[in-house]
Amino acid sequence: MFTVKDESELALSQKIANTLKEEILSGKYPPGIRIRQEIIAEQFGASRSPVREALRILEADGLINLVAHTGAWISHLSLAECEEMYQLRERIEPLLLRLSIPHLSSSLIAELQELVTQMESTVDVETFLKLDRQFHLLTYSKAETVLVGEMVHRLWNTTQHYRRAYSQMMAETSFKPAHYEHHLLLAAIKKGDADDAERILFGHIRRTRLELAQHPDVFNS
Amino acid sequence: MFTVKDESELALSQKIANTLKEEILSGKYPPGIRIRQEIIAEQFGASRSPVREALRILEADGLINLVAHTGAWISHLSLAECEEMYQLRERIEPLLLRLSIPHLSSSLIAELQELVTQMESTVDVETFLKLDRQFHLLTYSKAETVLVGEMVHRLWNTTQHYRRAYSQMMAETSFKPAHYEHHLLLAAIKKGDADDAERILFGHIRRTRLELAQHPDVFNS
DNA sequence: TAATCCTAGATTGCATCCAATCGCAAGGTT
DNA sequence: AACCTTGCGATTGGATGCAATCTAGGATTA
Repeated sequence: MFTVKDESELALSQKIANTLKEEILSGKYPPGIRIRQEIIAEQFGASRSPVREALRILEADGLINLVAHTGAWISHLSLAECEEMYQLRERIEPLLLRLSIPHLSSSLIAELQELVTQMESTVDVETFLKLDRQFHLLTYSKAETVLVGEMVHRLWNTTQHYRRAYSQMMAETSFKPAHYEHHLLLAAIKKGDADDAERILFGHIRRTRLELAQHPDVFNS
Repeated sequence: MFTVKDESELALSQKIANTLKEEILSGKYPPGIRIRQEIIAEQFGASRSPVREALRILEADGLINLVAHTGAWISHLSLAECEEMYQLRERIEPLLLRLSIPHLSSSLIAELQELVTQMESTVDVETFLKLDRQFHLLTYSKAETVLVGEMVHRLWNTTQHYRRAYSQMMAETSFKPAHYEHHLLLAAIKKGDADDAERILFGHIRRTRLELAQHPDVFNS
């Protein structure tokens, strides 16, 4: 998984979809905003045909909503939907981790250790977000799956905005619990203890869900 | 969930996608076969534009695979991929069931009872398949979710072919374990015992996965 | 004044045409 | 004989034009 074809040999619609995806995840297009086909086409110097297919792809990724004859909007989750996605993550990500753990090399584990250290030493929210994403997805990277991996990626994508809002909020208090859990997770991974790793990861995601549920104001913007 | 717009007001691409989906699930197009845009367009009396968008939708549903400049094929799963999907189902469907149980009315539970009875009294594989699908999806039907429900539907869709092959195979031996599990599941649902229902459902799906894994010949056609 | 209807502009959906790419078979080379 | 190359037919991808539909604003009426 995570293997991508050389960009140059991809269809234009796929390239547009990839670029748009990054832009959406980076926060360039905030949730709820409308997307017009012609404007996107103009930006890429293309016609609307590949843009329309790109929008279909993004819809499948859960990043936008399409309504016939009306348009496309950046998805925005309600608190209830966000909790739903976190509950999904609680169930699926431990499975993906279990499937990955047996194939993690010692050099990769060293990378994980490095990421944990870097996360503890940063105060910048964007940096933390990026490192956190790298850390978790790296723990999953050796799972020999297609579907589960894709599904987890999708879940991370669609909750990205809210993870950002949550992190900015928590930055004022503390990331300590997250750091502790990362240490525990890494220890379980080092031991190759999949059961323990599953439990810790479940708790990690669940804690985030419960904290997010206590700050519904994040979803009013 | 399960609410669909009036067909007549849907975009043509969506209508084509819906029809094709049913045809694929019914077995009209077997796994691995190729789909040519022009032929589909001809069948619907439309141009290739909406067909191409329909194919994107089906790809998102996991029913077909698209390769740039090459074509579209009906998805076919390897044994490993099928096991992966079943492992996903083991984790997700119990969650969906949990979210649905509190909202199940007594009349709906009576329907479930009726389906269990009908399943026991049929010997026809296609009928059993249909009833089994109805039964399980009905137990999920009151979950107030969007994403989890969609995901489960997708999993059922993509494994449909193999559930059929499995059922035809098992028909010669016995469906008894499945029937026992259905009874247990129904009892737990009647009691409103979500924990127990989750456990039984997990075991139900897991047993199927393990039995399927013992018949890899299903995947060589 | 507020609600409703209606028209104009904008935007999406679909059809058609042309270009790009792929697969396969025939021919040539080693 | 096996392998590589090349060219043609088939198929998909993209651009453009037009039709269908939606949204917004103003005029009309109760």
